[in-house]
This record gives sequence, C-alpha cells and structure tokens, in this order.
Amino acid sequence: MEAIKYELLHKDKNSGARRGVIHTPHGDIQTPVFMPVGTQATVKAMTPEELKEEVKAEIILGNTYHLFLRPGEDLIKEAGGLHKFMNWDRPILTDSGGFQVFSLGKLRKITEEGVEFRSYLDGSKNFLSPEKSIEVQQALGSDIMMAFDECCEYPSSYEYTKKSMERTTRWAKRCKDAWTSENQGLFGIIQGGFYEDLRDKSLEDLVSLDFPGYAIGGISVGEPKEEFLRILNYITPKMPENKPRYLMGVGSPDYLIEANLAGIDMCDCVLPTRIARHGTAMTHNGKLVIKNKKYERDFTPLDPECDCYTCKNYTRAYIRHLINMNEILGMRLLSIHNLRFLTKLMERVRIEIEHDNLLNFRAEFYEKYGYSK
RNA sequence: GUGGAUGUAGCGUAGUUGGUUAACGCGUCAGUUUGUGGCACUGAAGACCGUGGGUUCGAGUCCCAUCUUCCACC
Repeated sequence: MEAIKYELLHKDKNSGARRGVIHTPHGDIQTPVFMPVGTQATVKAMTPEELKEEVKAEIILGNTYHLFLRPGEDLIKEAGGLHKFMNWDRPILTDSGGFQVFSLGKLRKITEEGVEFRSYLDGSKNFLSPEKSIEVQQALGSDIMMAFDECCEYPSSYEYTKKSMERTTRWAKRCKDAWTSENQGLFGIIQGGFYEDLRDKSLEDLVSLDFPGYAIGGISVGEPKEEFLRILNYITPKMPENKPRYLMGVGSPDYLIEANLAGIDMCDCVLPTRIARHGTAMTHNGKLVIKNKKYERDFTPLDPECDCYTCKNYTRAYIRHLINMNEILGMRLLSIHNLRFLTKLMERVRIEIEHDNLLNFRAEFYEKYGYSK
C-alpha cells in the first residue's frame, strides 16, 4: 500500500549519520544518496544509459515547474508517464515547483490560494497551487512527490519567515488532501528559515500530518556556511527516524558530508552538472578549473583516483581543449565525471557509516579536498 | 609606373569640428556557480594609435615624407 518505505540499516555510533534503503515502486535506493537533477526530463547532457552504467545514479529529479510549462503534464501522461517518456526506469523524485516559482519568476503574486507567475519561456501568466502541483506530479508519475512550498530568500525577517512557514504548512495539508495515487509518495518540506523555533514548529506540524518522508527546504540559499550548519545540525536530529530525510539543494562534497553526518539521507543539486558545463571538475584535491592554462599540456586524468568513464579514457588537456572550443563533448565528459564523483563519494560514505567511521573519513577527505567556508 | 584607398591590443573594428587615464567585440588569463532560465556571469591583463619629421598650448585625429597591404588603370 505504501509506495515509499524507509528501512534503517545502521546508525553510525560516532555521529548522526545513518545507512538505509528507501523502497520505491521503481526499485530500492541505497542511502545516503546523491540525486542528479534532470529538470526538463533529462539530466543535461546525459543519456539514461550513462546515468545508470557510468554515473550509477539510483534516482534522479524532475521538475514540476518546467514540465508543467513545457511540454505540459498531459503530454507526458499520454506518453505513459515521465519514466517512460524519458526512458528511465529507476526512481524519480519531482520537485513541486515551489522553489522555481520563487527563484525563476519575475512577476509573481502569492496568495493563500497559490502563486501566479509569468513563464520564463514566453512571459505568459500561469498559476500553481498545492492542488495543481500534486495534479501535475501525479500525471508525471514520479515515485516521490514534493509538497508545494514557499522558499524564503536569505535573509528574511522573522515575521515574514513565520507567515511563510505557516502558509507552507497549510499548503502541505492541501497537498496531502489532493494526493490520491497509491504508487507515489509525498514528502513534506520543513521551512522556517534561520529561526530555530520556527523550524521546530514547522517540523512538529508537518509530522502531525504524517508524510512518508520529510525534507529540509530554505537552507543553502546563499547564507554563510556556519548558518547552514547551525540549522542543519539543529533540525535534522529531530526529524522522524523511520522516514527518509531529504536536504534540498546541496551538492558540494563538503556540504554533502556535513549533511550525512547530521543524519540526512538524500540530497540533490544542480551544482555538479552546472559547473561541469562551465568547465569545473570536482576532484579529491578540490575544485579543478579545466580552462586554466596549467592544464594545457596535462595528459593525466581529471582525478587519478576516479573510476569514471571520463577519467579512464580522457586527459585534462583534451577536456580543456573541448571546453575552450565550447564542444558538447567537453560538457558531457565533465558532467559524467562530476556526477560519478558524487555518487562514488556517497558509496564511500555508506561504507564508512557501516564502520562507524564517517567522522574520521570527513577529516581524511577534507585534508586533501580542502574545507571551504 | 600613375591614381585611389588602408594602416589603432593576438584578430576584427570605434574613435565626433584636434582637448583630461584611446573604446568595443572575439580571443587570452583568472574567479564565481548549491530544490538549473544548458553553452552564463564577474573581473583582469593587453596598444608608446605603421615609421620619421612638422603645425599647435595640445595630434590617433591636420600637413609632408616614407614604408605596408588592397583596388583600379597604364
């Protein structure tokens, strides 16, 4: 009956980290997991085969906002759902559109009913509400749907954050009421900005609604790292232990490890694919800007410790040439590498958790990668 | 040989009736990117304005010579 079930396998004895499995209609997800973002029914520059065989992604994201505007959820439904439309048979999580309405919409009007916004594609007026978002996500047929929320920018006043958080909770209730499909799960999103009491209240109210999973929204929105860590470490341990915990929008290696240490199971981020397209690789020794002159005659792999297709077959000099020439292959090779770097990091994190050793691993990892503030 | 154009950063160009630190695009170099408006954004370096004289308080801008390249004609 329940589409999404979390199974806790092991708790790290020396941190809040946990090793688990999320059972979904499209297979199991080993956690902690990193989820590549496939906004418009594609992880940019990647084929589903590459995501499976090279990146070894367990689950990807799709976006309600983008797919709603184009090509439209009815078309995807007609195609047989998002999985079939894009030829991806593993789990998919869809974002509700809440974040995009706020980050992409120039003209938007927020009311209790929902959000009126202008399409980033053609400027036309559109409307998303909790009910509409769930309707779209059900048409898409994702395994995990997200509640339609409001994400406050940083910084936001206590008063505004409070009002916004309370509305998000009311919207979460409406999302749950609109949810009718039995082969999909729905996660609530904890808001409350950088105010601990608001985070507590948001969590308490959402837990009483009993969702199959919970996400932390509204952090990693431009705040200093200390603020990010403060809220992350404050609220994560209080989240239900028998449900998946999802931190939205985090994707740099150091943030991921911090999240896992706090007890987060799932993260997603555009960072690896976006910086890949702009010419930056993640490596065990930190960020590598491939356009830099020093790699002009460097015939070694991006990251000697990496087992990905790119590192097995191509050199820094070649990838630098491709990126400088704005060749699609350069973006593809870097995307494969960055995504694989993070999925492999998560594989390692899982092993370290099983050995109660994530804390030590963090120190070891930072020593080479560099701890960024 | 004659006539006409041309010559400004690596490349392509702007530079008003001569007036403070010569502009722009591309390229180069570096930085940024965190629930995605793919190929973006920010910044930096880089030119004694073909060369040599001259006019002027002041010349990339005017004059002379010379060289370069291109076109046309003989």
